[in-house]
Amino acid sequence: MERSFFECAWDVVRQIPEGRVASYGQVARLMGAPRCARQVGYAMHGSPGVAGGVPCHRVVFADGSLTPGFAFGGPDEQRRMLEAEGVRFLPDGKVDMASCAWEV
DNA sequence: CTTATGACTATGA
DNA sequence: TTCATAGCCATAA
Repeated sequence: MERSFFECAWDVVRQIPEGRVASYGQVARLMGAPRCARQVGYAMHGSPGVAGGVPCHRVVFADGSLTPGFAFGGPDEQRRMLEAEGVRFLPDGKVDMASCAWEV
């Protein structure tokens, strides 16, 4: 099994527990590439999806914002998915990373 | 080999 | 506060 950058990113995202969210930079850092947040996002774009074991909906921006435009059916759908897992949201429409940020 | 692109982040106005 | 720009680096062509 070759571990391409993408597959490595998926592996890290796969370790995100339910009810938690991680930023792209966080995932990138865990895979040993703290400067490759963009590549992580690009990896999510090519990810097999939740059915493939990659809960890309748990990956958000460093400030807690959701993916604008490129979500499964809109940021609204992604927000709903996270809420279903127990993730809290702020009035700003961002994830409450203060309590739901993934702790390593 | 080089160029272009991008689901990011940090900084500045 | 929000908006715009620069820097970053892997992948594809």
